Amino acid sequence: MKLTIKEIAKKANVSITTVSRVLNQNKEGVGKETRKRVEEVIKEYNYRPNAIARSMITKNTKTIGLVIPDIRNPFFSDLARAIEDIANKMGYSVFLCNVDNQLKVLERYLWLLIEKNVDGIIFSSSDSNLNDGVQKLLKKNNIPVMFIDRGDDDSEFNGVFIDNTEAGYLATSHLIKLGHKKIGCITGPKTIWNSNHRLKGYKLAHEQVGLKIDRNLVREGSYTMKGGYDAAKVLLRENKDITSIFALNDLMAFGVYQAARELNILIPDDISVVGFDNLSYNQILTPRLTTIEQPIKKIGEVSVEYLIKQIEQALMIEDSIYLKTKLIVRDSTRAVSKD
Amino acid sequence: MKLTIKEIAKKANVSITTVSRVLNQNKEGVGKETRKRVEEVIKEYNYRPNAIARSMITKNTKTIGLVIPDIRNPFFSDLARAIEDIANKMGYSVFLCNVDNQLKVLERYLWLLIEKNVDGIIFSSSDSNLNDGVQKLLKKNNIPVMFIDRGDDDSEFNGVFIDNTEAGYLATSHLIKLGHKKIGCITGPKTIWNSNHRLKGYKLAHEQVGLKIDRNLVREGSYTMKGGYDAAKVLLRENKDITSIFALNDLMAFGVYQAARELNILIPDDISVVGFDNLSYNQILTPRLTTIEQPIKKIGEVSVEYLIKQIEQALMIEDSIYLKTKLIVRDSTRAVSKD
DNA sequence: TTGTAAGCGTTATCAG
DNA sequence: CTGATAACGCTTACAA
Repeated sequence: MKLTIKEIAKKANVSITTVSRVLNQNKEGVGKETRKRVEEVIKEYNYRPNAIARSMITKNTKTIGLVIPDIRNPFFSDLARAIEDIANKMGYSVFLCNVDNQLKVLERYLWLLIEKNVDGIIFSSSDSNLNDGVQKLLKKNNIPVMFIDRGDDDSEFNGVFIDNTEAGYLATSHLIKLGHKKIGCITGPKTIWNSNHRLKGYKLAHEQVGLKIDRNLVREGSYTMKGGYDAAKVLLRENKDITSIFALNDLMAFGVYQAARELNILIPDDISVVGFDNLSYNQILTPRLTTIEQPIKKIGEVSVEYLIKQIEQALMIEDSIYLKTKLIVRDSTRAVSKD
Repeated sequence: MKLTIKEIAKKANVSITTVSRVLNQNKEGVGKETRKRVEEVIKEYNYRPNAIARSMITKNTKTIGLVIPDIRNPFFSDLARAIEDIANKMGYSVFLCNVDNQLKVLERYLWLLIEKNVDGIIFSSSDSNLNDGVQKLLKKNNIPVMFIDRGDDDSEFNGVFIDNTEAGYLATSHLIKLGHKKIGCITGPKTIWNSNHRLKGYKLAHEQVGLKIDRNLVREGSYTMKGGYDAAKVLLRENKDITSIFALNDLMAFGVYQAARELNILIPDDISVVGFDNLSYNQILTPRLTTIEQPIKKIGEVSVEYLIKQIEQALMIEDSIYLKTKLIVRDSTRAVSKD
């Protein structure tokens, strides 16, 4: 059915070794005449070597696994695109794995990736709940892994992240400088590392200026539009004196916009809003959202580069890499009116 | 390094054949005692068979390729998620391939997928320009393919789509019924099948009521937010009497919103807008967008099911499948004021 | 420069 | 019920 190296060899009147040689080495080892003949046959029959068979002996599949919570989250689709692009450029294909932060699903996928002999894994779903078993599994199977976006304070694996605490601090300070004293905060799930760190930054900014943190102003929002919406509704309803909200990702900020609209609360007149991520869909928001910009593309690229370094040169990175974030001030925040 | 069937066999004091048997057949062929012993060893050492080696002989990889223009487009990330979910449920992994409608990239990927011996391909990037070569390539390599979303009028391959003409007709008729006579249309790239069909529906609706189509009211918009924005700017500037715009996807409708905002044109007071796709991000649009709903999840599921049927039972579907769409009327359209 | 042959980790065939 | 052994399509010593 499908052409094999054997048949090509026969057609070119050489051994399969010779065919293999012209397939793999570009320079030496094959006579000029022979090479030409073989190349012609290959071209004529449009022969492609079977990567599976090759993997059997080379022990690498030129394949990596990408494990994320959900590709529909634009943060992750941006990330996936960057990762896929650079991986492909470096000769790797990527398996997409959506795991939704579900341990069962995650484990299933990990086993699958191990069975399929991926050369490495880029991993962004570390929920502190499920991290432990997963890390052991990965470690035991001795498979290169890069964590991204969502890490773990005491992980043995490295990755590429941003300084979430700093970024959370930055965003909150911006609001404080504008005179806000009642700053709501909508967090991601409590089990997610980066949410906790962003919240830490929020607290730090308060402490630094001696502002007390009102427990009622902090609500969990699940990192989804709906979660942001629900949390904002409660926040706005139960805290009449609230003047601003810091949503720990843009998706939830979208939800805040929806809630505000329904409650006839104006942004930024009645309430200031800060997001986190700087997703491209922010463009359609009115007013334009003040947010923290993450270098998503860069995170993807760097993680793949280091993963492949790890794979091909057995070169581990010493420490995790932290990329820079930036506060982007737009129209959703303004100084609190003094009255 | 990694455990093999051979070592498991030795540890359990049986032949590799026996191990293979307990690995694959759940019922018969192995004695109760033996089976138990083997299973224990497998469990103890956490052994997983090497899928690559298995593929060598079974001739299937339990892997499919997903070829799309860009995962960052929320339409495609929704689709990808649905496809990945159901594929995984059916035991398949998916390779993500972003091809951006670029022939060179597409061909590279196709070769890669062929080399990696994917069992089938789900394909959504058929640009009429590049279709021909691709189809031959696929045909020659005798690999099951399902087209989705973007088809081709004279393709030999089948797929799962929607009736774009009908949907375009539906949307346009809605506007016409509201009294609109100057209806702008922002299309996707001219080479894309579904855009052409949606436009056909737009024209049909006009013809049916004897409305002339003003050539200036139709502009190409590249299916992106930016494309919609640019086209809307021109459309709104050059046609002072325009009362509505039909954007052939939601992403471009987002752009229309932006353009309108900048030009201080109110939706729906000054201009009605209809989109296409019903993306979940529509929720953050003010006013809420009237649009055509596509059964994205269903498209993904059906395509995978049929692809796998094709793979496992060599069962080709006779004809392409067309799923139902629905017009969802929200707040971005209103009757044209008579003055 | 070229070819022979071993082997990668499985499954499948065929005996026992 | 169990086990040798031959594939699968390639790469890689090692020989010629």
